[in-house]
Formats: sequence, C-alpha cells, structure tokens
Amino acid sequence: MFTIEKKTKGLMRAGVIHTPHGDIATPAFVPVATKATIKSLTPEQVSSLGAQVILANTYHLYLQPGDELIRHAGGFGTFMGWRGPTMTDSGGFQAFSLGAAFGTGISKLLKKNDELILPEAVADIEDRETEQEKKVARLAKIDRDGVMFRSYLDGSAHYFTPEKSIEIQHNLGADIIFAFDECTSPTESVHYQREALDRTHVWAKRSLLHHQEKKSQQALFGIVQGGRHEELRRASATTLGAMDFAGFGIGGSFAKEDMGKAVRWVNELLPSDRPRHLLGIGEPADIFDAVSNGCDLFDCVAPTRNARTGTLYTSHGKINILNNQFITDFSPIDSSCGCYTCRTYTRAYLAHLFRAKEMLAATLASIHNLYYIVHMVASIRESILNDSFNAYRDSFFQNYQS
RNA sequence: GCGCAGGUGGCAGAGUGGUCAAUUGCACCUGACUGUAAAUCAGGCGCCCUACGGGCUACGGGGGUUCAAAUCCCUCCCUGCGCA
Repeated sequence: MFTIEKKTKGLMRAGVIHTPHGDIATPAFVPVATKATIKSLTPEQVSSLGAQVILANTYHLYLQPGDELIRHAGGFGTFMGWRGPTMTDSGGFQAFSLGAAFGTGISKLLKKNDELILPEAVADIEDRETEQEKKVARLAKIDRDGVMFRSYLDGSAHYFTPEKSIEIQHNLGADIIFAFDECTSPTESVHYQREALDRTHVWAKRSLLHHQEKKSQQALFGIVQGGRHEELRRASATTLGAMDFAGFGIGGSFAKEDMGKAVRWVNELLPSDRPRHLLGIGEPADIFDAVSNGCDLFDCVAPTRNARTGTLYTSHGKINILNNQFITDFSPIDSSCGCYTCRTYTRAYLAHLFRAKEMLAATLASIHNLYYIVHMVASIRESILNDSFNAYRDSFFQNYQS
C-alpha cells in the first residue's frame, strides 16, 4: 500500500500511501475529526484547504452515536460526507487522557522546564489502583486485559479490549486503523513504562490476530510505545516491526526536547517499506524534526484547537489574535498565506469575531491554521523530492522564530 | 413641591460599624493548548514602593458621631417611581 518515491541518505523519505479512497502523498498532515467532524469545518472546507486524509476516534464514536449506527451509515467517512481516505485511532490515547492525565493538566509532552517530576512513580499496576482511588475519580482504569472507560457523557462503564477496539474500528470503516495500545504519561517511572509496554505488545498481537480473523480489508497499524527510554523504544520497534502490520504508529509520551531522538531510535528499526505515523504531534518544529527522522504521517489537534482558542500560525511564529494590538490591525493573519481566510479577511475582523464570540471565528481560524500546517508539510514533501529539505527548514525557521 | 426607593471599582450587582482595596458575573489584559473530557482552561485587573510585605487614595459631594464608617447621623446634589 506504500510506495516510496524518494529516500534520503538518512531516514527521511517521501512517498504515497494507496487506499481504497485515494492516495495520500507523504509526508502528510492528518486533521483530527474526533467525533466525525473537523470542529467548525465542513468536509468541503477541509478538502479544499488541502487535507488529504482525516482521523476519527474509536472511543468517542463508540459512545456517540455508536459504531453500529456508523456501520449502517457506510462508515464514518460516508456518514460525515468526507470522500477521501480516513483513519481511526484505537482509543488507546484515552487510556492516558481520561486516566493518568485526567484532571491533572499533564501533557503527553513533558516540557524541559517541567523538572521531570514523577508524581506517578508508583511501582506497578496493582499498587497503582489504590493510588488512583485516592485521587479524583479517573475515567479510565487500565488492567492487563484492557481498559475500563467511564463515559464522559453519562458516567456509564465500558470495557475496551484489543478485540473490542478492532471490532469498533471495523464498524467505523476507516481505511487505516490502529492497534489498541496504552498511551502512557511522561511522568511514569521506567518500571511502569516497561510494564505498560509489555501490555501494549500483547494488545498489539491480539489486535492483529483479531483483525486477521475477521479478514478485514482495512490497513492495521501497530503502535510503538516506550516513553522516553531508548531501550524500551527500541524493544518496541523491534517487537512490533516483526509483526505483520501494514504500517506503524509511534505514540505515547516524550520529553519535548528529545522527541526527534526518540523517533529516530524507533524508525531505525521499523521496517522501512511501511508508513510511520507519529501520533498526536503537530507543532512545526516537531514535524520538521520527525520528518527528518523518518516519519510519514502526523495527526494533531493543535491547529484546530489553537484556532478555536485564538492562537494562529504565521510565517513569523504564532500570534494570539485576542491580543489588544490586533483590534486595529487590518492586515491578513499572514500576508504570505494563500488560505481563504488570509485572502479575504483581516486580523482586525478575526479579532472582532473572537471577542464577539461569533462561531465564524472558529471556522476562519481553523481554515487558516489547518491550511498553514497542511501546506507546511506539503512543502516539506516537495523539498524532499527536490533535495532541498535542509534549505527549506532553515529558511522556515529563520522566519518562524523571528 | 411632597412621599417612597436608590446612588459601590469600565458595566451589572453583593456588602450594611472592625476580619473591605471591597463577594460574584461580564468586560478588559496576559498566558496555556501536541493520537480533542476543550467555541476550553489558568492568572491578572485602584495607585505607589526596597513588593513572602508595606504605604496611599477610594464606595455621589460636604460635614459629623466613633478607637474604628461603604456601612450610623446631618446636609447638599443626582436618579427612578407615585402623588400634586
């Protein structure tokens, strides 16, 4: 399903992923449509801003409106009116976001100033249960067999096993689906990371077996974990790389400053003939870093979430359109941007829409941010094909950081 | 003109002798956001300072009572409602 068009001396490459709903030219950015919608945008807008493929979420669509209903609708792409390729995440991220991260503000990316505090450094999963009980009730609890999720909608309990996740993803009908994994918190101890990784590997195997038994035509990607630890990351890449996955996700927690390094450990070992998707990463610097270390696909909520909260990408860095200075700024968000928003509206108008809390603010900002990231990745691809990646990267950051 | 009710920080609106530089909401200022629990969240928001602390000026104006007043009294001004 994956054709490599150009390979550099290192790990970097440009290629094409073939799916029943069309090709994906890689490296590519994948907008996130968690609940079968790119928040505030129509599929037509998403498509015309240049996105090739979108990613929805298993846990969310299982809860609402239900995967059976989506199966009847013909899959989530058809359901939402998106004609291109689709992906679904397995729900493994919710083991983190509704588990260890719930109510704590912990990000999957530990910033270098976070002092590497390890509040989660509890021995193993059994002791952890009692530790968890002491805290605010989490919505996800992990055991050896799977994850108990509590619905954020009505509190009801739902148990996900690898088989369950795969079944739901079969119903959701995406072209590319992911094995059920445990996304760990970057604050976990090495001991816990190792334990979780063992679990993820067992779950990967079970996901794959179940997928093969059901003879689904969807492409199943396995997910590499291992936190910030080289030994674990390499072990995971080796273990998963030996399995018959159509591609690979690289997931979980990183230290912000050495994410590129962690990705390299993994991509050096993964089979190079299959696509690699870096899960949940999407800031420009991180994408450049990951592409140069061999990643082909990126999904991230950053462009759309930032857009909704007023942070907009420009060629000179991010701006917060809610800042006072933009009230009377009649220039476009980014004068070198070709998106619909920048061609049509001013910063002052966007600032007004945000301050007035008008819905169009989210739409116009999302169009811009997605266009910006999608086209940045597309330009990266072009630069790989033209042997000018380094030059492009250098000129990009010369502007971006100024 | 008489009667009643009111005048509190940009706005709305608490407080009704000390713990009040004054609850809260909005507005405003700034920050955060990386497989979406998110059209969200956090902090700031009288002035000044050697700022964990201290000083000054403030609750329509003026005057008074009190150790102490946004809170009590007098007076003036203003607003709303009712009656003339």
